[in-house]
Amino acid sequence: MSERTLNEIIDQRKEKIKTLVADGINPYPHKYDRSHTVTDALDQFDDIEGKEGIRLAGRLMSRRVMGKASFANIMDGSGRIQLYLSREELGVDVYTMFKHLDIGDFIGVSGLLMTTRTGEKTLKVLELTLLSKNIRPLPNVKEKDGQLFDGFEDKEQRYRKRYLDLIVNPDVKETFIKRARIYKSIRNFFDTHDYLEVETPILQPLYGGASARPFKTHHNSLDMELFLRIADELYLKRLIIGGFEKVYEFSRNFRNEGMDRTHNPEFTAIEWYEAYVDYFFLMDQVEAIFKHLAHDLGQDVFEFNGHEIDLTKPFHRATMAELVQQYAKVDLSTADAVDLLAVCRENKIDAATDANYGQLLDALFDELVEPNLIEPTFVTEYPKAISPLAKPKRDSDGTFVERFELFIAGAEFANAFTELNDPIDQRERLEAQSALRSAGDEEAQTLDEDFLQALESGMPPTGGVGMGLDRLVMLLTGNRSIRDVLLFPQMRPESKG
RNA sequence: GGUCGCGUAGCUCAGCUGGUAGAGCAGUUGACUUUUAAUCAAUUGGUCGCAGGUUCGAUCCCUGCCGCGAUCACCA
Repeated sequence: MSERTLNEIIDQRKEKIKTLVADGINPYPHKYDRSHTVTDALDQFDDIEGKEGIRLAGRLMSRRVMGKASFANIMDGSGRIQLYLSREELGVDVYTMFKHLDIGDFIGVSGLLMTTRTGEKTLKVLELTLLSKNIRPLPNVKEKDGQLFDGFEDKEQRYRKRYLDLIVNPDVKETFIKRARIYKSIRNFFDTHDYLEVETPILQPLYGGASARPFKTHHNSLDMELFLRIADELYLKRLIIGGFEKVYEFSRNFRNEGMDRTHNPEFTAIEWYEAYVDYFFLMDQVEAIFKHLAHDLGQDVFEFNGHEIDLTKPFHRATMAELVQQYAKVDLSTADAVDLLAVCRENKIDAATDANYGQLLDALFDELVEPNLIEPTFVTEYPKAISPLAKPKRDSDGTFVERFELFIAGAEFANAFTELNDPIDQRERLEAQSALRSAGDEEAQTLDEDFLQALESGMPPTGGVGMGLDRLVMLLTGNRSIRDVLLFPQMRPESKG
């Protein structure tokens, strides 16, 4: 649409390139030696003010031409600085070339730092080099005192052309810098606790470790179907079996499900496993990681989903049954599946007539409890029926397993269990899942014979946690959409109607 | 997938109860040696998301489609 107009501008700029080349100017030179980044130069201003030979480079972001003198701003990866250019200092040819530059061009500038009449630290330019000519106009954003005018705000365009979003919307850059700091902080936590960072297959012959529909692909040489992993759990357990006692992996997972504000087809989770520990240990550890993150980010309180969350306060703990009893107002000491189904119906909660006790309890929890869990809360003791990889609760009748999920602001942040290491029990449970699949439940887990054989070789008592990283970044950066914390979120292809 | 909303110049937006479009910035040309959303003057630029329908006439009303957003459903 309106390609013609845009093409006119592009054609004009291509003409400019021809003119430059005719004048002996290379519009795309190979390098430029900087003496400072913009921010370094500004930080060291007092020491280097007035010295010649300060060499900066960056993208031209604005320009104010006043006859024989001009001001401009360039931006590099560290920040922005104002330039002062005069015909007298630069000479007619270079000054004229400057006047014909476009916003979006990269330039190298050499000169000296000075302060303007209005007190702004500025580079007086003595030499100017074109570093890369822009031919496609950038979104036109004006900026004053950090405030943006006429911004680049179309969400669709921002996601599709993230590079433009990053150029003109500084807070977007901040989000992804923070994301990297969060990763670094988590790595640091595990590395200092003697965990081994590992990589396991993304292409898997069978998918497991979670309940979700997979993406399928095909390997030509082997002529076999492969799946993109939905989780790395079963491979990390194989490593525990193999003798690594503490492992973690940042796992890009792929789930062939719906997309919305909190779901992207590919997302990142971190999973970690440690031999000889149980879920009580893991709860303390997860809480420690959140406090470690808050410390590293230098922030205690985070605003998320309209709530203020203080991560330094102790996290709550309650069993799923206690919470359902409290919020659904049902006496679980006497209630059976029939009673729970009745409560579901009373609350207009969708539940299959043949759903079992565990599934019904989970349904009630999802609907009536989850949205109320604002303060960080560990929910413990999940029904075995919905936890095929978790170990039954010790000293109990086996209805519940040793599992917890962490909820903050009504959203789930971590899922962990004392891992099931009884190979006979595990086989039975996966066979039951397999039966559910045969009955049409596409999200029931697969029976991974190789994994079961691994378990039969013996896995020590083990605790494991999975934590969604994207959601964590949303919490810690105050973003309400997963697309705002993914550099390149999945989008539908653009088409012309 | 359901419901609601949105889609007009490169960007941000106007456009009345239907009469085939405007502004600011960006671009182009000119003026200007301390500006900073620079200013001043002139000027280029549009298949109004796409396709149908109603109408003498549609950016506007109707239907379908495409894309985005919100929400619900689904989703360890």
